[in-house]
Amino acid sequence: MSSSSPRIPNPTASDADQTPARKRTKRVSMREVAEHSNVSVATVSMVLNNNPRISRATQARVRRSMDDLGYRPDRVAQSLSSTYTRLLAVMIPPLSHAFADTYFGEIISGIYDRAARLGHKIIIEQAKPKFIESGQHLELVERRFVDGLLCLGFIENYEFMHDLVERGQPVLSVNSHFVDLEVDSVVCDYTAGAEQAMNCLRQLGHKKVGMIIGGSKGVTTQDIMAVFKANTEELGTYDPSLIVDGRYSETGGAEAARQLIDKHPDVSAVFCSNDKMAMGAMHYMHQSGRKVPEDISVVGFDNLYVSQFLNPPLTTVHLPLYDLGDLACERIIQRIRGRREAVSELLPTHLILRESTAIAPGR
Amino acid sequence: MSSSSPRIPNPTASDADQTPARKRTKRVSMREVAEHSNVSVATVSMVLNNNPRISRATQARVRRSMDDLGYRPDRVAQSLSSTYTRLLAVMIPPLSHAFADTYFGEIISGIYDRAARLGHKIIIEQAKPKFIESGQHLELVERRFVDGLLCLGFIENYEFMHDLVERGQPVLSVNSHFVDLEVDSVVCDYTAGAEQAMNCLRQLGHKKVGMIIGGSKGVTTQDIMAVFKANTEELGTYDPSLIVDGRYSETGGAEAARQLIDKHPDVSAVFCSNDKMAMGAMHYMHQSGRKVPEDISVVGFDNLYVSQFLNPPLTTVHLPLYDLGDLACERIIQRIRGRREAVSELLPTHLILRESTAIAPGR
DNA sequence: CTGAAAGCGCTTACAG
DNA sequence: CTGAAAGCGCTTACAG
Repeated sequence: MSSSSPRIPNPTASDADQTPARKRTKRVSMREVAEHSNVSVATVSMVLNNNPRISRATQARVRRSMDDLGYRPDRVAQSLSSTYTRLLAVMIPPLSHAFADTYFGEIISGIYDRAARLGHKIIIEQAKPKFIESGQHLELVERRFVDGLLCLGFIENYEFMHDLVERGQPVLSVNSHFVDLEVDSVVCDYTAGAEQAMNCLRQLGHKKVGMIIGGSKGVTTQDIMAVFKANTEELGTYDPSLIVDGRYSETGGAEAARQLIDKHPDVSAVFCSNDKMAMGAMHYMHQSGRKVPEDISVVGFDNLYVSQFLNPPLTTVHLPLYDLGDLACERIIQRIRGRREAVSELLPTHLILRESTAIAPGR
Repeated sequence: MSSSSPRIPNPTASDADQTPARKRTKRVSMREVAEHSNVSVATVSMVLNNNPRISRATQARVRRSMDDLGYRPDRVAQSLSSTYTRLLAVMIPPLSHAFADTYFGEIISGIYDRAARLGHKIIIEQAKPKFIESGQHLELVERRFVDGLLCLGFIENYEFMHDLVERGQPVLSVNSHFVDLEVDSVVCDYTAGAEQAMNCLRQLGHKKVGMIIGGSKGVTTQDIMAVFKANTEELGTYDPSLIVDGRYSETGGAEAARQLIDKHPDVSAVFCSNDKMAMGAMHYMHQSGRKVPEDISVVGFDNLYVSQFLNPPLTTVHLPLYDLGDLACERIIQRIRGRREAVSELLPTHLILRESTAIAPGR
C-alpha cells in the first residue's frame, strides 16, 4: 500500500482489465463495518439479525457504521451460512403461451405479493420435457436455487412432483390435485361453481346444454362433469356426446363448439370449463353467424380479467386466483419451515352473471 | 460414532428436532466426491468446470464418483466464490394486473428461453413505489440477488433505472427508451408500424380518424402521434382533440372511445396505440350499438395472442414481443460480462389485417 | 497434471 | 454483552 511498486504489466494484466467493468462501487463487507465500529464481525452479524444479546449502544454504533459505509449484506454469503435461499420457484406447464397466460398471471400476482411480504423472491420456470428429463426440477432445490416449488396448472405430466415429494422437498400444487399423489394443494371449489352455473342455466329454461372441457383426467374436470351429468340427467337430456374436449385453449374451444353444434344443433347453451374455451366458443358462434346470447348462451369458468370486455361480456364462475396464490405461498413457506402434515385447502367460488347468457330461445 | 453416548435430551434438543424436517437426502459435497475418487477438491472443481488441465482418466474417475454419489454442486457456494449469480431480474411496472399482462408475458417468454439457454434463471419483481423508495432495486444487484435487470413497460417513473446506470449496474429497458437517460434498450419500430396502420386506413377511404394513446410522454407514443399527425394533416382533418388518452387499459380505451365519438360523431376509424385499448374501444362500440367494422373501423397495436379471437378479430400492428425478450436477454448478459458500449436495437413491425377494419361508410 | 491453502462473506456454537 | 474460531461449499492462484 505504501510502496506502490508499479509491477510491469504481465500476461494476465489484460484479464484483470476486463474485470473492472464490473468493479462498480467496490462492495463493503461485514469485516469493514466491524473495523469501522470496533467490534467483531460476529457482533455485526448479530446486529444485522436483530439479536437481542447486543446492547443498545453497540446496536446503534454498528448501525451507524453500516449507514456510513453503505453496507449491504451479501445474500449469497448469507444463504451459504444459513439453511435458506429465500427463493421460491413457480413452475408453469409447457404450453406455448404459458408466460402470457392471465390465469397463471393472476395466481402469480398473489404468490408474489405474499412472498415479498415474507421476505422471499420468486423465480419462474417452465416444466418443458427436457427440463424434467434432465432432472432440473430436482436441481432447483438440491442445488439450492430455491427452497421450494409452487406448481401451477399441472393436470397431466405431474410425475415430476412425485420425484420431489419422494425426496421430501417442499412442493405444492395450485388449483389441481391428484388421486395418485399426495402433495400439498390449494384448490378452488369447482363443484360449487359448476352447481351455480348449471343452476343458472336451468332457471333460464335451458334444457339441452353442451359442455366443453379441458382434457378429461383432471380431478377438477371430473368434479365439473359430475355436476353436469347430474343436472342434465335430471333434465332428461344427458348424453355423453354433449361433452367435448376443448383442450383448455381458445382454438380448442372454437373447434369443440363447432363439433358440438354440428352434432347437436338444438343445444341452447354451452358450459365451458374455462374462459379461454368460452372465448373460442363465442368466437365460433360469431364467425358462424349465431348470436350470443339470443341464439345460444355461453358460460365460462375462471372469470379472467378480460372476460368482462368480451362482446358480449361473459357470464362465468369466478375463481379467487389472487387469493389462491397468496394462500399457496403462505403454505409452501410453512412447509419449508418444517411443517410435516399434508395440507389441502379449498377456496370458495361463485357465478358472475353477465350478458352471454339469456332465457332459452322459444321460451 | 463408535461410542454412541446417549446424551440426556437438553433444552435445545427440540430445536434440533425441527431441523430434520429439512434434512432430506443429506447433501453430498465436493469434499466427499474428492475422497471417493482420491483426488483433491480442487481437482473435482476443475472437472466440474471442464478445465482441460485435468487428464481424461481423472476426469472419468471423478465423473463416476459424482454419479455414484449423486453429487449436485451447491450453486450458492459457487456464486460466493465466483462473480456471478446467474440470475436476472425482470422488472414490471406497478400496474394492478401486471403479472397477468399478456404483453409482458410474451416478452418474458422470450427472455426466459434465452436465459435458460445461456444458463441463467429469472426472477420477477414489480417496481411498486415502496420497492423503489426503500432502494430494493439497488439491493437486487448490490446484495447479489441478480446480475442485472431487464425493465419492461416503464414509460414514466423510470428514475430507478438512473440509479442503476449511475452505479454501473447492468440494466436494459425493453420496448421503451428515453430522451433524458442513456440506458441499453431494445425497442420495436413504432414509426413503421404506425405508418402501415395509417396507410391501410387511408386506402380504405377513411378521412376522419381518431387516435387513442397511452399517456403522451413516451418516446414511442410521440413517434406514433407524429405519424398520425402527418397523415391526418395530409387528409386535411388533423385536430388535436382527435387524440384522446386511454391510459393503456381496456377501461381507459372504452372511455376514450366514448369521449372521442361524443365530440366527433363523424369519425369513421379509430387507431389505438395498444390492443387492450382497442379492445376497450370495441367494447364501447358494441355496448353503444355501433357495429365494427361496418359503422366504424378499429386498429390496434401489439397483436396480442387474444386479438385474433375478438369479435370481430382485430386488425393490429404486430410487435415481435418474443424476439424482443430474446434479444434483450442476450444483450443484458453481454453487458454483465463486460460490454462497455451502450446498445440500442430496433426491431421491425408490420400490420396484420383482420376484420375490425373495412371501407369507410358511405364510400 | 494435481494438491495444499487461502479466500469468498456470512452465521453460529463456544467461551469468557 | 462480546470475541475468536470454525464452518458453509465452492474457486483460484500458486507451487510442484
